Amino acid sequence: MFQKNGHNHGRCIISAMKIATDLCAERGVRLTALRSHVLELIWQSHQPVGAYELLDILKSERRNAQPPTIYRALNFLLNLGLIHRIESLNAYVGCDTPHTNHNTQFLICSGCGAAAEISDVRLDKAINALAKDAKFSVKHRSIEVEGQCPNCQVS
Amino acid sequence: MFQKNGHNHGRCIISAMKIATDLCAERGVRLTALRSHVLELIWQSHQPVGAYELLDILKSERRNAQPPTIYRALNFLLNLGLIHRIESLNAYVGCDTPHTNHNTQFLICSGCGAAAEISDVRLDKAINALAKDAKFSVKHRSIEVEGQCPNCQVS
DNA sequence: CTAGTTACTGTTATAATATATCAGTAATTC
DNA sequence: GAATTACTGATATATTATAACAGTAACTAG
Repeated sequence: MFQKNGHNHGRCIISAMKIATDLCAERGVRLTALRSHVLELIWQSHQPVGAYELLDILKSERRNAQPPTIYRALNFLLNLGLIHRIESLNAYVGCDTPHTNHNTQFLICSGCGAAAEISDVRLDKAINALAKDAKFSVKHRSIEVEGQCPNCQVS
Repeated sequence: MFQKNGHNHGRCIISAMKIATDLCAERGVRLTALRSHVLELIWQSHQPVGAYELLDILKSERRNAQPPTIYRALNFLLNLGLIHRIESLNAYVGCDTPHTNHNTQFLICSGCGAAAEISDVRLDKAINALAKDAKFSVKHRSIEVEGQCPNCQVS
């Protein structure tokens, strides 16, 4: 769901980082300084952010950062489910429920750019039903809905 | 829905081109030789095809074709709904129902690469419902489901 | 603890997708 | 037939992503 305009975003970041640390410990994989840093950068907002945008910020601290630097970190985080890729934007956004096996959907606001991750069971069931009708075996879903979030709607 | 393996694809092409001609006439826009040609190329199969792949084919006939050549034609066709863009593939596929105001979904086979356009009302309703819950006003949907089509499933 | 191995990062180059801009040509309109 | 609008040509460049190889850090077995 979309965050309220003045929400305490610091908490979102702290929580996300703790979830990531725990998940990596649990899985026995290394959340290196670089990966951790990239994840923090992604979590600076609820707006999906592009790889090169991240790279530019990263460069101000690691001036030798190159595209592979960022893409490796992104792929690591994607594989763990700590971030999602928004296909229609070529951008990346944090996920605060990486542990749950989520068939999620995104509502993307064209006003403020924020993306809300939804996990709607009705929708998921509808997809399963239509796939069954088509005798199609589902592997991956990319459900992205663009429009205006409550904060950005002019009434 | 997915086409059967040995279907008469010539008919798909002829039908699509007629639909396009009619639609352009109705809208008073010009289906120029270039645009018509690009549409035909897209309709050579039910597999979404990339812009540069189209460009390469186009070049064998118009050797001065450049990226803008193909992107202009694609944008024209997209605006009319004669083709769709598959975001998760950066590729384009023909639409045989451009006149209907369609909130469609795509089933994309990772085996053969074919994309089936579905217009499932349950799914559409589910999206409307979840958007309403989130007080989100929907403008555009991108629903892309990847998996195996009936023809490609190993049983 | 140290040699061997695996995982991670640095670095350079390049691939793949898409758009901006200005000039010229064809079609439509008045 | 002149003016306007729409379309195409042509060059340049922006944006997103990956390949490949070298070097370094971390882990693992003995």
